[in-house]
Amino acid sequence: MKYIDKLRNSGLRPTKQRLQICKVLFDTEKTFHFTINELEHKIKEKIDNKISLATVYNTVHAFEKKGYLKQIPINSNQTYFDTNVTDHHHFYDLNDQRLIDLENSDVGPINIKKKINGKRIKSVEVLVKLED
Amino acid sequence: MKYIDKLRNSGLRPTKQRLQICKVLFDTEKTFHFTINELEHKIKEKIDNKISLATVYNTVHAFEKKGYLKQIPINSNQTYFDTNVTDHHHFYDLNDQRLIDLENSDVGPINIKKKINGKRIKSVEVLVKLED
DNA sequence: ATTGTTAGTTATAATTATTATAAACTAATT
DNA sequence: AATTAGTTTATAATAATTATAACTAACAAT
Repeated sequence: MKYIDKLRNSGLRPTKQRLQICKVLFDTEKTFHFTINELEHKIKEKIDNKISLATVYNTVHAFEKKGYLKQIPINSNQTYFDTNVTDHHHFYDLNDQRLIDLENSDVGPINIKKKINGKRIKSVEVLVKLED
Repeated sequence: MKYIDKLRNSGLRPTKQRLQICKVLFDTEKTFHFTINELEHKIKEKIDNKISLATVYNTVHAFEKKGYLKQIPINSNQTYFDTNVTDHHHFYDLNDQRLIDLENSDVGPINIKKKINGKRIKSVEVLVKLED
């Protein structure tokens, strides 16, 4: 019942749908990237009942707000999310339209020298575009 | 007639619309960021005749393909472009939804240690998210 | 200059991801 | 058990982008 506690602790009611989506997102060996579309298909494969598309959107956004998911900054017609919420970066293969993780250690420290008054850095993300 | 040559040299016919869009995009002191929407308004202000929205899309994409514009990788409902096509990075102010240039010298060298077989690096872009 | 060909422009329709709405439902609280 | 506040759901609305097809302009060759 780890997801029940996880949700309760962040002020989200542990509904049947959210728990099922948790299983699809977080009961995996490896973290992964997805679009809402892809997640919907994965849910259909793994779950018997139907979950409304609106609920998938709502849940993904709720989880993102709570820090259980991260949006990946990339220009695509669809929004990409990542179940890996640790500080890391991405390759984006322009030919295959595929995202590949880049560990922090694969990039080395990034030192942002410029400061903006009254603002603090929330995240530093590197996108490395690849081509053949 | 610098834009006529520029377009001809890259295999694009120097049409009236493209030349006018060139003026709006490149006849400026500083480089800038824009969405198609914002560009449309800028064109309306500066140009007497009307340019169709489809043409604005077509032209921006043609210029991007030729390397005269760059897409900025960011998650937004609208696609952001940059007239600064040199290698550089961005702050994104989450509160004001504003993009700010980060010169390469403000970030320092980025060393990508991981290699992907058969692929070469086309670009390395850093997005620094800011909040209050 | 005129003509034929190709590329570009245009208005509009189609597409598609995402968000809004409002009713029905469910989990937590009294 | 009744109340409430939060969630889910189907569906409609929105909005950015792309496709279509008719028209027009640029260019090359005569």
